[in-house]
Amino acid sequence: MIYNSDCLEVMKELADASIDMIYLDPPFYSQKKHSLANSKGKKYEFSDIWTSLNQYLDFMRVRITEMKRILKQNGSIFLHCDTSASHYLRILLDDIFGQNNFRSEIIWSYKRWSNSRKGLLPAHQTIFYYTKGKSYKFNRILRNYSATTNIDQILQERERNKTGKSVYKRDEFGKIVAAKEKKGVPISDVWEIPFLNPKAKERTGYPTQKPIELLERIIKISTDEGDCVLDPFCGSGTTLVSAKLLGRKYIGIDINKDAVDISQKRLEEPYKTKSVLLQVGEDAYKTKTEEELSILKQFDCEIVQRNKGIDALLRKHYFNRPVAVKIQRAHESFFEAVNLLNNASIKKGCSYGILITYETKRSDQYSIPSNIIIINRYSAQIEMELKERVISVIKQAASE
Amino acid sequence: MIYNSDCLEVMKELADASIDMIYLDPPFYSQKKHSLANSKGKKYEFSDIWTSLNQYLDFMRVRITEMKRILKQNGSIFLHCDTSASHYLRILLDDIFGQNNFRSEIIWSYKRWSNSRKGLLPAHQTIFYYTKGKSYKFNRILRNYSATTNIDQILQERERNKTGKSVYKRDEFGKIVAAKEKKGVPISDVWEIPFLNPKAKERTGYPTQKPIELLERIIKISTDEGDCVLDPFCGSGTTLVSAKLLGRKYIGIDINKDAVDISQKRLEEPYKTKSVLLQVGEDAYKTKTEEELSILKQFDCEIVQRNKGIDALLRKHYFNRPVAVKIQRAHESFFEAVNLLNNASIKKGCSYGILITYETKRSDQYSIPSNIIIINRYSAQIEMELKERVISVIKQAASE
DNA sequence: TATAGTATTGAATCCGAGC
DNA sequence: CGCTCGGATTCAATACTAT
Repeated sequence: MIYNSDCLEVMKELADASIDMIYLDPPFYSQKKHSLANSKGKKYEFSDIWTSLNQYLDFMRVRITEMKRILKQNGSIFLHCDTSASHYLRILLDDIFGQNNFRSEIIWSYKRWSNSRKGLLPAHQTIFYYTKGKSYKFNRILRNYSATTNIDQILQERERNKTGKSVYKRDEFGKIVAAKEKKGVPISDVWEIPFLNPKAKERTGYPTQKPIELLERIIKISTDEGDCVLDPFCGSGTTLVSAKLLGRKYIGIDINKDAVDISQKRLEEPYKTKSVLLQVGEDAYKTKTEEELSILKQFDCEIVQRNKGIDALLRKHYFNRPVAVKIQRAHESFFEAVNLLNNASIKKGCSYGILITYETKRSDQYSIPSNIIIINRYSAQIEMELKERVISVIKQAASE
Repeated sequence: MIYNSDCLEVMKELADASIDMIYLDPPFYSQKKHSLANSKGKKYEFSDIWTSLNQYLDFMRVRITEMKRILKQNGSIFLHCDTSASHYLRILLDDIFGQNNFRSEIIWSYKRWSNSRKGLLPAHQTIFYYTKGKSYKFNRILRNYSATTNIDQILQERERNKTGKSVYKRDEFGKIVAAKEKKGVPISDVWEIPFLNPKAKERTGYPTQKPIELLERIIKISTDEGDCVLDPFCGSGTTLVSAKLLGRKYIGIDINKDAVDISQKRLEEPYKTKSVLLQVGEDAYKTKTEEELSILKQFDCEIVQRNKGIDALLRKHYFNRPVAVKIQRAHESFFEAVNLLNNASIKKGCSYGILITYETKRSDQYSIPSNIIIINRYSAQIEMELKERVISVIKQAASE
C-alpha cells in the first residue's frame, strides 16, 4: 500500500503496535535542493530547505514519536541520515526511544566517482538502529570470509613455532594460512555496498535513491516473512520493492506525487540490478596474483585491470605519454609477452612499455622493439649473479 | 615534549595560534546508563537533557575551547569518539568551531573477532575533523583507481558534445586526445585500518592504543614537516611516535604518570619500541615495512626480524651456506648498507650477501667486497633505462 | 556463448563569469 | 563582496560491442 500524503496523517490512522519495522530516509537538513532529470527529460525535485534547525527537529520529533506508537513491542526502527544533522537526530532518537534501545550505528560505505574537493571524499552514510524495547527481533546474517580477499591479520590461523612462540601459521610455501570459519561470521555495523551507479538499470531517476541491497539487509535482520514494513518517506520506493522481493508486507508514504507514481510502477515489476560487483565481489575484477601485485607495488603506478597487454601505467609520463608495465605470466612465452605489451602500448598511445620477465638470458634481443624495455625479476637477476660466482669459483679451483 | 598534568593547565601556558594540529582521544563518557530526562515539549536546548552528562561535557567544553585558542588559523582538530557520546561531542564541536568548519566524519573501520552477541558487531569508530577556519591546510593522500575502472578512462580525455553527452575527446583529425598525468584517487572518509590485535593490546596494557597507521594518516593530511602536533590526552603516545616518525614537532599531555612514562620511552627510540619496550607487536609498525615486505615476498626466502644487516635469508644455500638479503633503507647511505650487510653476513656465516639498493649509478663499485651482490630496485632500473632513451632521443633530435 | 575490451552516465565539486 | 549559474572535471560501475 502506498499513500500520497504527509506521513504524519497516515500514521495517525494506523493502530498501535501494528508495524514490525520502520525504515526512514527523511529529508536531510542539508539546505539543498535535490533535483534530477531522468533520460526522458522528466525532472524530479524536492527541497531540504528549512527555516531553522529547530523547525526541522520539531517536524521530525512529532513523526518519530508517532512511529514509536505504531511499532510492535519487538519492532525496530532504522533512521538513515547524512552527516549534516545526524547528531541532532540521534539525540532525538535517544530521547524518544531511550538510550538503552540504541542498537547500532550502521555505516553504509561505498566507493564513488571522485571530485576536486579539498578534503576527504565523503563515502559513507549513517543509519541509526533502535528498537522499541529490550526484547527485539534480530536475524543474523552470516558472511564467509573469502579465501582470496585480503586476509586480515585477525583471520589468520595461528600456531606455536619451535620456540613455543605463537605465530601466524604459514604453509610450506611461506604463505599465510587463513583461519577456518565454518558457519561464517556475523556481519558488522560497517556495510560496504556499491552506490547506485549512474548506469544502473535499477535507477529510477528519483534523487537519493538507495540500492536494493542495502534495504534487503535491513529487512532481513529485523523482520521475518509476512511481517509488515513501513517507509514513511518512501521516495522512489526501494524499501517497498525490497520488502516485496523478500515476501514482507509493506506500507509506503510520500508527500510527493512523483515519488508515489514511481514507487507504484516499480512495484508492478520489481527489478533488482544484477550487479556483477555485488554478485562476485570486487575480487572478480582483480586478476593479478599477490606476487604480481607485490611487484607492481614497487612502482609509482596505476594498476590496470582487464587488459592482457598492460598491468599498470607509470604515473609519470615520458614524452607526454604514459608508460605501460607488464609482468610476464607463467603461461606466456617471452615473445608472446613482448607482443602483447607492444600491441597494447601502441594502441593506447604509450611511449614505452616495460616488461618484467622471468628469465635472464636473451640472446635474441635484437628482435625486441625499441620502445620495449626488458627488466628481469630480482630472483632471476640474483640467480644469474650467483651462478656466475659459482662458475668462477669452480674455474679458479680447477685452475689451481 | 611530554607533560604529566591536566591538559587544561598546560594549554593555558601555550601561546595563541601556535599549534598546527590537535588530535584527541579523550576519556569517553562510558557510564552506561545516563538516565536522560524526557524533555517533552522542551525546545532543543540540549543542556537541560544533559543533567547527567553535564559534568563531562563541561569538562570537555573548557578544554576544547582552549584548544581552539592555541590552534593556528589554518589548523585542524581531530576528535576521536566512540559511539556512546559522539553525538554530544559533535554538538560541542559545532558550537565551538562552528558548523561551517566541520570537514569530515572519518570512519575508522576494522575487522574483529565475532562474539555471540545478538545484533551487529561494532566494527568502527568515529573521528570528527574540524578546522579553525575556512582556509586550512590539507594534503591529499592518493590511492589507486578502483579495480572496476577501465584503462581508457585513465588514458583518455573527456568532453561534453553539443547535446551535452559526455564523450571521449578527439582532436580535429578524429584522433583520441590523451589525458594528462594522473596522480591517483584521493582517499575517502572511510578508513579501513586493522585494529591492534588482542595480543598486542594485552601486552601494552594500554587498551585505547591506536594503530600508528591511523595517526600517520591524520598527521599527513593536516600537517607538513616541521609543524607542531598536540595530543592533550596522549595515552601511550602513538600520536607522538607517529609525529616523530614523520618529522613533526609534538607536544603530549597526559594526567596519568604511567602513560607519560611509556610515551617517553617509546619516543626515545620509536623503531626499537616494537621489539623491546612495549612489545606492541609488529602489526603496529606494519606500514613501515610493507614496501620492504613486498620486495622480500618475491624471493624464496625466510624473513629475518630484528637484524640491522639482514632482512632475509634465501632458502637455497650456496656452498653449503645461506645467502643474506638486505634492503637499503631510506636513511642509510649506500656504504652504510654495504657494511651492515657485509658484517652481518660474515658474522652469520653467509656465503654471499645481496643488497637491494635505491640508486643505480655506482662508479666506485671496486670497493665493494666480492661476496656482496648489488641489485638495483626495479624503479631505479627503469628510471635509468628511461633516462637513457630520453637522452638518446634528445641527442638524435639535436643532430638533425 | 563467454569474455575481453569500450563507451557511457551523472553526482559532487571547483572555478570563473555575471550581477 | 556575496550570490547564483553554467562549464569543466572527476571516476565507479554499469551497458554495450567486438572477438
